[in-house]
Amino acid sequence: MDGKDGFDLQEFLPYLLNQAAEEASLAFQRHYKARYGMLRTEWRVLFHLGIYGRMTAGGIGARARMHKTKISRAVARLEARRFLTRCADPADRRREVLELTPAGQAAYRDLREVARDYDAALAARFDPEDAAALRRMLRALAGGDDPG
Amino acid sequence: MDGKDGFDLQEFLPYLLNQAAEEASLAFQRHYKARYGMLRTEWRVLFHLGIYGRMTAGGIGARARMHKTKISRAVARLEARRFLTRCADPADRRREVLELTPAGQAAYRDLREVARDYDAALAARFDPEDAAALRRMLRALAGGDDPG
DNA sequence: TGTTAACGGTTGAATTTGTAACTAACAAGA
DNA sequence: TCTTGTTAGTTACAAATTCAACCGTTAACA
Repeated sequence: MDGKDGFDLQEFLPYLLNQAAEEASLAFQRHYKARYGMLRTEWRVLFHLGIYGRMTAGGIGARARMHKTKISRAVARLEARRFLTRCADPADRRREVLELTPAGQAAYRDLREVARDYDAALAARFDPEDAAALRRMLRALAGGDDPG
Repeated sequence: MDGKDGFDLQEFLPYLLNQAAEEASLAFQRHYKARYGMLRTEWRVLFHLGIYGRMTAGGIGARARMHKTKISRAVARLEARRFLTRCADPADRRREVLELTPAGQAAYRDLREVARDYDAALAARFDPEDAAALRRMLRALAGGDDPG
């Protein structure tokens, strides 16, 4: 399906990655949007806190590579919905330690199961070793080593 | 690096796909943004017309899975920069056939070479058969068969 | 024909994101 | 102490995207 000039957009990795990412995100989005009215930035923050426990906004940003304004707004919305609490760090009062409330933890656990099922469904489209190779290559493309 | 509860966000395919797509897009964006001040929607339209020749906005939308308002605005901007012309289809005056101007074709050919180089650089990170498998899996994940 | 529905595309308002400037708190050196 | 610089986070404003309503044209069909 390449064009008359021999360049095939459907094979161009950045394009292909975007199409695949959008498709995969959309299906998952239906869940967190329908159940909790969340945005993409919000479930990311929720998952970071659910997985790693107490973290600061900066810590989430470093791990998720999200700009701090996105996180600031996502945190504000999650706080308004009583999904998390903020607590100034007494050792450095610039920092705010974030933590999920019980309601936030419940939402996280719920969505985590959805995520597990969905991820399994996606991976099941391929041979196990292919799926593993896919994850490995995506990690390589995502670049920047884990800042943990 | 998974959390205390055993869910590893860094392995979750929708998340991983987004991280990889964002990273790959960003590097390519630097080129079309710096050289032509284009947005993502604009280079996509440009490439579709460069590759497939004359197309309508609807045709591009079907192929690229972009919403028609995005295309409408991208086309308007590309037209303002004299990169394409519109021409009402006499057989159906609702439709507008789009076509690159010589300037648009030059921009396309320029960016096409950048894209080729960049794609090759990305693929070179993996064994050839792995890169091919990656593309195949991404196509599968992108779903929706080519509406050509 | 006349009426109604569907299609291709545009526009305006609301939402979301990006960019830059900003506040407040800490840190280092004179 | 008094700068000066840096970091954590917020806010204001501009740019981009989404959503819904819209216009003109074509199709379906009584």
